[in-house]
Amino acid sequence: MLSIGEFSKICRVSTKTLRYYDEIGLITPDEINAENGYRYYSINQLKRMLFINRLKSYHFSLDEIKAILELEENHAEDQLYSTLHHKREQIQEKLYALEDTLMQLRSDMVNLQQSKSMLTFFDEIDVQLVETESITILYQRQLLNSDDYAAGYEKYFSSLYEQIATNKLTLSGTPITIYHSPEFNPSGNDTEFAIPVGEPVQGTRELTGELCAKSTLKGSYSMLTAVYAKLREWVEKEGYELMNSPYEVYRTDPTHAHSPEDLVTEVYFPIQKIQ
Amino acid sequence: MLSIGEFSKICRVSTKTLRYYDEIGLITPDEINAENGYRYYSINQLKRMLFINRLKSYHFSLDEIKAILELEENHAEDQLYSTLHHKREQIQEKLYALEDTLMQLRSDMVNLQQSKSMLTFFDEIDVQLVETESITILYQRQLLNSDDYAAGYEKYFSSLYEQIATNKLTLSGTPITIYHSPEFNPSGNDTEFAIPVGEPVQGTRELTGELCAKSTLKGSYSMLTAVYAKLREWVEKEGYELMNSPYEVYRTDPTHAHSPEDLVTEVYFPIQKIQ
DNA sequence: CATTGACTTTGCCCTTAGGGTAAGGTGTAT
DNA sequence: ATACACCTTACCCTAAGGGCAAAGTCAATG
Repeated sequence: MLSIGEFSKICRVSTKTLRYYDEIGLITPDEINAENGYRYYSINQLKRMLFINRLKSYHFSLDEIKAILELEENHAEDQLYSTLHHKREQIQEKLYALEDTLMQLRSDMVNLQQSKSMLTFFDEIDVQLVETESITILYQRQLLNSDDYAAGYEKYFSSLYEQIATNKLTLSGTPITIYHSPEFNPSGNDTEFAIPVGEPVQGTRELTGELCAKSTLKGSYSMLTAVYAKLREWVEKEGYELMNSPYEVYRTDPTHAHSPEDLVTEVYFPIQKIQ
Repeated sequence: MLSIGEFSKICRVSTKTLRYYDEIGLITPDEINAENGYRYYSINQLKRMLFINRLKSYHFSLDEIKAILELEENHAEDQLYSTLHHKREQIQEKLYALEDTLMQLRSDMVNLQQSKSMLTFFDEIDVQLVETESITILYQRQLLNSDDYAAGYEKYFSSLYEQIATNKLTLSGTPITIYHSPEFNPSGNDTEFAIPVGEPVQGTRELTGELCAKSTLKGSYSMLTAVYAKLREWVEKEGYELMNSPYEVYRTDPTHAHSPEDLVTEVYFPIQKIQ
């Protein structure tokens, strides 16, 4: 039997952590002295602790680890496998995101070296006044939170494409999302996914043509908020007001993994002069 | 002037977050109505908010962001640049770590598919009983916390190498670290960095030859804790006890960036039969 | 046997970056 | 005037422990 200090030393885990894990039931000492409450771990618990550490290194939360340990005990190998598979994809995504971040950081540093401001890109966003044409769109409107945006896009757009295929509609444009939420809310935004079609059938509506402020974004979506801000600023400065929900038109298909620099997105703000 | 809701909508930042940022002084509304406490943001604050969001995307903490914003106001461009540079290196490291994690995860999944346990590697660690020879080591003993291990290794070993060069000592082995801390402690461990040399001069000591349990680890250091655990287990099962601080001998130079699979590390536990 | 110092226990507060909810006060459009 | 959307502060919650304090306990030494 090993005292908590010895066990801590062997596993390279602090005693504080061991007490915490005991508290949440992740790994409880094989024996607890009833008189003084001293914790004693058996040498066999080493493996469990190592396993926990390994899972931690895979960025599982302690709750997840607890669940996995139960899977292990029940010899549910395939569930374990699929859990790992899922986590692997998450890590892969994190990795891509990090690479993207790194690219942007680099480009900001280049700007800075040329003694431009880091916010140069903001001033370089171009706003145009355009008059859009009415189009017919097949749509699906949904409340969705910011976490499943990426997943949501895929899901809803593919559902729409499916409808188009089964109903033999004519595709007449690239995907659009319309943001109806009046305020950004992390727990859920009222979002409409739409695809322009040729035929006004059930499930479609008119996206009416109107006066719009329009910006075109070339590159990663991380700049989108800047584009929105720019448009707002422009609208205010030019004496217009927003009349309708803003929307985005994806000129390049975001579901097909182009490299982010190739993405082209148009942002429209339906506006009107203030009297 | 924009109400908090409008500003929130434009920046895609929740009102909650805006109030929090106001509280910690990151971005305070240009105007606060004295009667009702309503916050009003000017359109010019948009840029600051965008900048904050950008820095957040670079994984700066809010405290760091606050400092950076002050740098910006003082036009300390070069300090800003070096801050970004530092963060870039951190992200780069994170990225490498994530890649390593991914590799390990993949290898665990392969094991699992061959219906081996994920802890197979633990059982496959080989322990040998060896009698070491006494050697003379040039050493430096330090308390250092787990975060600067990597940095510490480089620093202390290069300092030792420097001593060897200036004093014209004979190099007679590969680097060694000796772990004196009786317990793993996240805030600091008593670690000795050493390099075997030919001459017993000032700053050297004898690493006495003795009976040791020894394991050789081929591959990434993330397995080290498992090796330690294995050795402990072996020592206990075979009826030995640890007599002295364990140490690691780096057969391949860790400072030169080999790919992790090429690393070879020997771990020694000085032991003695229990009477 | 007594003492010392190392070890262990519990308990409480602190961390990041906000989210959730409640209770109550405002603003504006009908 | 009323309804409803919007705003305010206040309080509690998160994950994974770290830090510190007060008090009890163990093993080795004198």
